[in-house]
Amino acid sequence: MTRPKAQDGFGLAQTRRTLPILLLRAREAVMENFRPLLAAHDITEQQWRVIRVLEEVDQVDASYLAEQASILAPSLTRIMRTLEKRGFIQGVRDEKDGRRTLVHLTDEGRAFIHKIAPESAQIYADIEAKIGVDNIEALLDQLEALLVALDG
Amino acid sequence: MTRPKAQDGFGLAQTRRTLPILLLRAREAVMENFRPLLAAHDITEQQWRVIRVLEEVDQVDASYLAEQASILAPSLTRIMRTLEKRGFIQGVRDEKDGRRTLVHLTDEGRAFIHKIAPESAQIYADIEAKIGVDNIEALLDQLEALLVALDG
DNA sequence: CGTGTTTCATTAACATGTTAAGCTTAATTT
DNA sequence: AAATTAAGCTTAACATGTTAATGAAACACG
Repeated sequence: MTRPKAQDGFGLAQTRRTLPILLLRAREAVMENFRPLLAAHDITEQQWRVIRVLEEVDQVDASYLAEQASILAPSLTRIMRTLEKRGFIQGVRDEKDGRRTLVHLTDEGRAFIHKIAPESAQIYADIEAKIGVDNIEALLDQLEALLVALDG
Repeated sequence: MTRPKAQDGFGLAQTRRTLPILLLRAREAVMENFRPLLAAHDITEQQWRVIRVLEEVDQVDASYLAEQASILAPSLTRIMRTLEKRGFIQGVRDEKDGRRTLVHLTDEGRAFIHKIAPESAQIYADIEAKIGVDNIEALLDQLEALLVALDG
């Protein structure tokens, strides 16, 4: 065994080297780079995720949107209210299925995301430069493998 | 290039394959396994992190505790209030530095964590079995490397 | 010694996470 | 078709995330 397993006396791994903590910290470290940009444009991380997903898919129902943006339904309800007030998105009742809400980006919303996209892409490029594109790709592959192993 | 970079027309990567989203989803997938246990004992994920850190270090000031548990100071203030009401922790003013609060686990808190530890360890072992210990170790290494690359 | 600055913690205000309950509309059953 | 069940979304209630402001204690230093 190349690396002894850091544990205390009763079976729990040291918190500093566990999946939950390290996944949380890694995400924090990444997001820290985006926060100034998002704050400068008065938008939250979750709101940004929502409009980015909408930019990719045109029009979708709220459930699919929530799933893609990794946001729970109750949160999405509130976020959509905020984004709709701001004029970035619009939700319309599905004619074919009265339970569903179809959501799409407005022109204003599309303009907003296109305005910010270059800076966001640049920040991501800087992160790639610091970590190394190959390392990131390997990491993304492993994360996807983890998802398959745990969900499937 | 072995894998084409999935992008839209204006520089942003597809949200489904980005660090922020995949780190978030991976963490979700992992935590889902612990939620039933935590709920059964009426404790939140963050509260659990706090008492686990305390179990490892005996007595520390609130700032260090917050850092170790990856919880922001304002959240920790509220969490400590909850855990103190429940009798699991105790906070005392530092005599040498009146600004600091020293926190330690009570006997009851220690008993609580030792009661739950075996189940928690078993859940983590099940996750290791599904993903593979070697894969997890590799992933943890990469996450730590990412933290070094972004923080340092 | 006193003033200005920094540090630690709390409070405030708003956004989101999380679970459970409720409401409306579809689909299913009989 | 009426009753039942399921699906999609919203509300409610509480916990935490997040930033800014505040208060108190320690520090720096002229």
